Amino acid sequence: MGHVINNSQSNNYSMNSNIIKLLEHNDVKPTPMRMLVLEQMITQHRNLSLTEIENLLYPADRVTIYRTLQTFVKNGIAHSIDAAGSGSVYALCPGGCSHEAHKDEHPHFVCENCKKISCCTDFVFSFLQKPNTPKYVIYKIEMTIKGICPECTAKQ
Amino acid sequence: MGHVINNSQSNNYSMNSNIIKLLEHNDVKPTPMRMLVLEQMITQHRNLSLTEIENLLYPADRVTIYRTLQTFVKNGIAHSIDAAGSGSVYALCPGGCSHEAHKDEHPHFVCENCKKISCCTDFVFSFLQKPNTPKYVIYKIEMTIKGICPECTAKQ
DNA sequence: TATACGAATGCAATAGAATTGCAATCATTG
DNA sequence: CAATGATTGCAATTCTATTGCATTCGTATA
Repeated sequence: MGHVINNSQSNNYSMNSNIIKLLEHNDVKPTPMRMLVLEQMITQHRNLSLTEIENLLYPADRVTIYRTLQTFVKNGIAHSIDAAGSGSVYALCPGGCSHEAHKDEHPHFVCENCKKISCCTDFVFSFLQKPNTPKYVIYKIEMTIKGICPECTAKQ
Repeated sequence: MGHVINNSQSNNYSMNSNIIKLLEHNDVKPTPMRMLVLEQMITQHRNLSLTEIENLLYPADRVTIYRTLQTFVKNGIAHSIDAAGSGSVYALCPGGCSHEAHKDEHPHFVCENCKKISCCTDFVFSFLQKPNTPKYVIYKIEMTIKGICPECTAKQ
């Protein structure tokens, strides 16, 4: 998918340039709203919920952000993570995310204290046995670990 | 209230007797409402959502069922399954479920067609590596597989 | 037996996320 | 410039989860 994002020292020019490239690569027209949402997802370095993005972009309209995220998911720019009982967050698709079935099959850790949802690729799961009956059609797999994150543990 | 539904082959006497035992064994007073909810969970042979139980027990009060289920969870009779983005269902705890931390760490399959949530113990997961940093405090793990179940696949 | 108290229940209401409908605006093309 | 489709903003709805409160029920006790 070839998006190269420089979210540290980059100036606005190259940042916007990268954002536009990423959108156009995925057949999404780079409108101001979409660029703003994508910029937040890139610069915040973490999974964001609709409400978090809404707050970051206040007073932008919530429903517009909602539909923008739907567009991102549909076009393979982001995927949504349904953290069991803890709402949804959105994450940028990694480069290798295939356009049709972009998945994110590592567990996610939901901190019940700070509510943040982080990817924990270091918690390695594996299928001993992928479902072998052809009758189950699998769209998506969600793995959610709930507890207290290291940051919150440290503060207590 | 007081409609007692017997949809299994057992007679009411032994069924009720077992239900009362199960409740009392877990320090829950066997009230009519609690017996009805528990009876449904036993006889339906599947995970039930609050709404499903509400419909089965119509016109019983939804909030009462809600609080009954909370009591069951608190007292180790049932556990709740948060199926990522697909609502919650309740399942009876197996015998070995420890009272304090009754868990249900096998994947659950959510059919996006019929919406039913079933346990799939035959889809074997394993931790290659349980999180080895002591800083993560883990309360609960949810694994949700979304797709189309064999029944719905067969109908299409 | 009458009373008192806590548990359980039923109803009303709220909170919050997800979702839809629709009208106004914007961008592009003929 | 007009027409068309995409995008946006606002209002409103739906659905689940949750709380508050008054009433009822069950039981222990005066």
